[in-house]
Amino acid sequence: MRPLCQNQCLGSICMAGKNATIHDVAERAGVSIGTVSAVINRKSTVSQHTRRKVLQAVSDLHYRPSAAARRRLQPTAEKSVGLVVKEINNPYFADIIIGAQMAAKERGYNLLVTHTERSYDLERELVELLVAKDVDGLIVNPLLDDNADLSHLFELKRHNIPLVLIESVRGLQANMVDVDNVAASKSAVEYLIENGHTHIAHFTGPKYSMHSAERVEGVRRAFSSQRLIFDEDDIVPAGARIDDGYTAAHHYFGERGKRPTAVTCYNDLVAIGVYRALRELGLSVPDDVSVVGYDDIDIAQYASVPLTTVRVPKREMGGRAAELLINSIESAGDGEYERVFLETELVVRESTTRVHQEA
Amino acid sequence: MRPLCQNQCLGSICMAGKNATIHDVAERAGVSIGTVSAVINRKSTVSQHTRRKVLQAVSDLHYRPSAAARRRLQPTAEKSVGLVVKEINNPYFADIIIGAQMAAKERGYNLLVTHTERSYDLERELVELLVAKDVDGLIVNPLLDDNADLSHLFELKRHNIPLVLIESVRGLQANMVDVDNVAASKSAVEYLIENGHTHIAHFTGPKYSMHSAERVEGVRRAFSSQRLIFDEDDIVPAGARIDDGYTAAHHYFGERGKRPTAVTCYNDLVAIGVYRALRELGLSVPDDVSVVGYDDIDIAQYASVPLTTVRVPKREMGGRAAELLINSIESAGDGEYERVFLETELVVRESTTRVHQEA
DNA sequence: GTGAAAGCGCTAACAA
DNA sequence: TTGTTAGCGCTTTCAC
Repeated sequence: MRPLCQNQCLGSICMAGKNATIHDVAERAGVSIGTVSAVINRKSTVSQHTRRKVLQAVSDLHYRPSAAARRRLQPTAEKSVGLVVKEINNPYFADIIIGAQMAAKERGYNLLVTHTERSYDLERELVELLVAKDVDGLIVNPLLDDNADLSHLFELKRHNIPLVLIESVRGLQANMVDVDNVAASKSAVEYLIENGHTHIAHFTGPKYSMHSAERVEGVRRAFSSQRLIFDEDDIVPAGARIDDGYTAAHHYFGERGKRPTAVTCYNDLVAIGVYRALRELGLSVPDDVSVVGYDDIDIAQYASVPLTTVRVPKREMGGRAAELLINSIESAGDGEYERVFLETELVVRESTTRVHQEA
Repeated sequence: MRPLCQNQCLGSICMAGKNATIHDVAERAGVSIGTVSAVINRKSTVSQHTRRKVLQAVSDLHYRPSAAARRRLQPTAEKSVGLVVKEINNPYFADIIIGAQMAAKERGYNLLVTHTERSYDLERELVELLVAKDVDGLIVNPLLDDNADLSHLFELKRHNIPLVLIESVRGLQANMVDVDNVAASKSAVEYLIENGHTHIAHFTGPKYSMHSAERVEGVRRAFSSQRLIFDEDDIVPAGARIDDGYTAAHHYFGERGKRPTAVTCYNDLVAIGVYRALRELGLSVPDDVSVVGYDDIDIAQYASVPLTTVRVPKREMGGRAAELLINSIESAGDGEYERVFLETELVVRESTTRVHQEA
């Protein structure tokens, strides 16, 4: 009772919404579906003549076997986990990806990576895509949005799909791996204060980043615990990328003429951008301005002035996230949620110095 | 004729190889599979009591609906393409990914990224994984290996899965997007020669990279066309990363005491590594040594000495690859293979200078 | 409200 | 060598 051809093909362009199925091919080739299947799977039981007819039909119809359907019977189904990060062009995430990949591989899983590029809708869409692709679990680095609809994340629970968060989300109970950003940021600033700095600016990250909010909070706490006054103007919106730091620093040091003795940055990329702006303004690091980064990405130690920064164990974060996830997958995750906080470390290089006494 | 429970569950740990199916849940809850399906899909036709029983069984059995099976009927199947790159922690690839992602998105497709991290086996495995995940097409940045078994790539043809290559592979006919590396590398060296340099070294990329081989070839041609002698010792094996450049340069300039007036590098990362080694050896860029990179990644212009480099249109490459692929998907790809070569440009910044006449 | 049954695209026996 | 058929795990009518 099947129509002759489900698709309406016009020349080489297939007009149909539906793709050709094995039935269509069988029909066009005038053979049974079993035979088509045999050809597709390179069984040696098919005659040259029949094979040729089938291949012709396959090609005419642009037939593609549905991977979903064929996989079912092969219990060899590869294990995989999905990873959703915010930015792909950031060495910080590259390391997280590598850490996750290695740990997953170790356990026999492969990693599928997607990036949301700051779009909240995309985050939702990609999570759904990964679920549709039947990954065994998900690691998500969520966008921060106070009005956010978290339903795509809650949906995972309903489907019993294990989830590990990198960076926390308000209002969602889940496994998580992160560092204590407030504490790390606070101690970086305290280090500067101990070295005589009293006027310190902080270049913040993107609005959508929980980490950025936490790091700002750390700066605030460092000041208040040292009883120093703190000017809101010295919280400077920058972003996550090199040129964000560059632009923000030019504006801050140039147009607004501010002259703190030290600057802490959302991340190392921003710090590198700040470097260039300072160089262009004739200010030297660290003699005129001390600069502190965050993350300790590879290039931090390769900068003209090796960068003092907060080292985040990026690979370990990715690795732990993958392990947590896979444990959760394999134990069918009825345990409590785990929240893992990894250690950071202030790596002092040459971009910071004790403040000159002349003040 | 089904056994009572396909799985043997012990406490909370599921010992079975097979996962629970909708049948298992139905059985445990004492209802039909239709009812279970209704609960999973939040139909409002189920009584509180039944729903509760089902949910309990779902939870007991750690049941997860198979996405593959459920997707079949929903023709809303999201469109997606897979991307396989060699290294994820390289800004070059980050830009390619972003370009591909944007172009794909534009056409209604999402991108699934994987990285092979220099492993040939992994490349094969990931291609197979992506096919199993039913992506509509694949963009692959292949590892170079002369003994390589390309069957995983040929397999794609048999399954009518469109493929676009970034970087060519010997012996494989397929769509491709690339730049002319030989020409670009040649003209970079020629630029140096025009500026009086006669002793030039080249720091090569990884062995698995076709691009690296092509760039070396470009250097050779520049020399021979200028009738300059060329010492094989000045082809220095480095790699693709910052520390590869650093290590190689230390070895070359330090231990072996070579002193060319200019260096061209496989990529910008290597160049940045070379910068640091030169700095540590007390050599200045460009006064003692001119340095040329390749790719023009973001940090190139942010380096202490802004880097002269060959600009590769990375985003455009990713974008064109995605477009080619999607055209091929939607036209069911019976056209000829397309090979697209994009333009490069030598961007002269401050890391190169005319050679001092003192020689 | 719930169950039975058909069908999705495919593979793997097993007949013919 | 080829065709037929019984599933795979799920959703969706359509009776009961």
